[in-house]
Amino acid sequence: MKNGVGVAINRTGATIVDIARKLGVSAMTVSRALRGSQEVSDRTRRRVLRCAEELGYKPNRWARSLVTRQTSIIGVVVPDISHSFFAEVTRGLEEVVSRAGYNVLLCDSWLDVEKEKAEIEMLVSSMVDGLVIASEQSETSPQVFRKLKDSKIPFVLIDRFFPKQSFLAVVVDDLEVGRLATEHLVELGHTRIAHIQGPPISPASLRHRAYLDALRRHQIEVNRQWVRKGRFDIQSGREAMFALLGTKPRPTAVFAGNDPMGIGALYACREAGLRVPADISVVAAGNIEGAHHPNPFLTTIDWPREELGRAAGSLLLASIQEGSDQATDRVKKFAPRLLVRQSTAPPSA
Amino acid sequence: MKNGVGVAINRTGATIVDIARKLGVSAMTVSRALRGSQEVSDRTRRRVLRCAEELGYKPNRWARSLVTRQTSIIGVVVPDISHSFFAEVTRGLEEVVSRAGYNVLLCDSWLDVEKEKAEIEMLVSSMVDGLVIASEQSETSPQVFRKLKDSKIPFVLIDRFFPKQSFLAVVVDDLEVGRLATEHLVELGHTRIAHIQGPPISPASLRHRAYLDALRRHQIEVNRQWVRKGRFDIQSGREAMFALLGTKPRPTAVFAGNDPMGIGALYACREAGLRVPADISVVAAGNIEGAHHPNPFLTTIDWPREELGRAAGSLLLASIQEGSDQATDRVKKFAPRLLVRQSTAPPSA
DNA sequence: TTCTTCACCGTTATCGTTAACTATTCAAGC
DNA sequence: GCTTGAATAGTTAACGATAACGGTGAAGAA
Repeated sequence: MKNGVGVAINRTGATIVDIARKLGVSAMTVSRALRGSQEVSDRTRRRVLRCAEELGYKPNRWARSLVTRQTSIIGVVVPDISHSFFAEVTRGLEEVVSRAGYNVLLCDSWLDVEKEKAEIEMLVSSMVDGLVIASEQSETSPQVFRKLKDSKIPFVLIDRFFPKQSFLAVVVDDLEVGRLATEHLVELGHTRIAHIQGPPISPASLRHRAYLDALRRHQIEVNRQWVRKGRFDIQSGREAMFALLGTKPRPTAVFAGNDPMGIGALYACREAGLRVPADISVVAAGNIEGAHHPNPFLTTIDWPREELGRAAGSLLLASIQEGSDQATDRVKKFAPRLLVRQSTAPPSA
Repeated sequence: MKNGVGVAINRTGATIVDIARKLGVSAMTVSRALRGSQEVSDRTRRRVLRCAEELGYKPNRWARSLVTRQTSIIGVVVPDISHSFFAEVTRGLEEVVSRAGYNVLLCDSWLDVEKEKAEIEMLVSSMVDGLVIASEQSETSPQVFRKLKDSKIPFVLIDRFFPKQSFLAVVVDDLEVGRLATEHLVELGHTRIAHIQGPPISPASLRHRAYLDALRRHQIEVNRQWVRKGRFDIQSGREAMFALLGTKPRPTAVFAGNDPMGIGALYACREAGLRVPADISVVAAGNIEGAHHPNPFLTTIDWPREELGRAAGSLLLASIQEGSDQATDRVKKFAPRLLVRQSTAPPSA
């Protein structure tokens, strides 16, 4: 009879029926009282609340989900949670949605497009109330997201922009990223400026476009030899840099599409016996942990990451409340800023 | 009538009853067929499977949970998912459990003990099938976990060790961390060896203990002035280092309890005009991203992080299958290794 | 023939909760 | 006294699935 009193952690706890029986009322009344409905008297509500407390009652969220068709769960799909960008975005997101009573079901797609697709379908069939997707899908497929839109589950994309599609999204202003980086080099006096481009996803493409735009705007020669492709990792940045060092004339400055490639570029320079920034300047983008103290400190472009996650959360919550079809066109764009450190300087001579 | 055919993504899809009606069988038969029970004829099973396919049927996992009392969800609680250690552990964990058909419900406690407790309770009352907890709880409370154990939900602790408690856990061998770091300095010839200790959680305590043990084993003076407390962040490492530099005689080498504090120590040395490693050696622990290229590259202790997560997943899955009470005493310990880089050298003169 | 057994499938109840409707009470208004 | 209508509470039927048990028919054993 002293069962359950004071037990906060309890798997198969009391149900509303238990409370109802003990109080001699119906389960419906208990349900109403617990949800704070106006249709129960204050006296009854107090009795129910007190009894629930005594029995250590915790509502069964799945039973509730079954009938309300809401789960209070937000599905999150990222290509790699161990990447600081996604980890920080996820953190900001979790902060916002958990405050609103939602939980995060996390899926790591391991950069695998098939796994990503399976995870999205799983989340949909799990009836999550909303989705946040940092997709690894490159140019292939707005169609996946169009299909998702048909399911009427609100979703927000992270850092992917599909022209002509009206998806909710939170993105970095990547044109501005490219502009800031390139113009920083231009302002230092460089005219032979190379670019290490990332894989075919929107951030990389936009940064590349802004690089070209900036050069043209300043009437600086665009040399196709000075654009090399990388895969957003250190190794490919190193390789691309070696390729650039083999061109002649060789560039005096490089804009690397992200920090790992920038670090790879620094490695290549060191191996080639070049001093940074005396012989060559390097600017990258991302401000990853560790870019504070490479040798030399990498000049880079920064943007708020947890803030992106928080914005994604807010956007999603708003979309959930408004009932799916409203606000269906909003893209929240975040401004990057330049962090001048030690890997850039005016050209020598 | 052509409703649903070929629609892969669909929130309110067909139910087993729909399939049953269409085929003129009972819902039970459909349920059995879909689960691959032996109690249906091959012919019926094929018809059901085919029809399910056509209707784009996806089982409602919450309805199933309600009756099976299993959710296929693993709850994960970390103090800070944006910290690379927890992010990588989570990744390894997700890999293992998702392969077994489980999903990860992620909670970030934001280093807040109260939030952490609330999250654990929420997860328990959500009837997750298992829990993985990287607790921020310091010396306060094995009791939280004892209570959790009463709930019969299997759980695994990450990198926290409670002496005399039999919890499942996956830990770094922190005594070995402390030993490797300290003996590395001893072997270089140092005798004036300081330690920047972390907050009162088991990794920090164990590293500290191993530091003391190693000194005694080598008959090296233990100077209480040379042990300072930090908070596992850069700033506190910097402050602790300044304090150490103020002692006399002053130490020729420092073992920082983790990498951020080690980086803080490097900053302090630079500000004090000391050269590392010429004037003073620094070894840390953690091998965080960015410790590859501080200036100078930080000598540190490394351990496998995703591997820890995978081990936690395996341990948890095993515990779930065995039915809670088995294997209730296992702690899986991972060996660290020394990464000698550029911040340590023999003492000068 | 009759009984047993097995393969297959259906019925009913249940998991814990809420939606939608139905009752009851009591006070106000005619 | 009768109607009206809040306020409060109860009843019934879902939500979508599975557990437990019951039934049926055919093959084989007695």
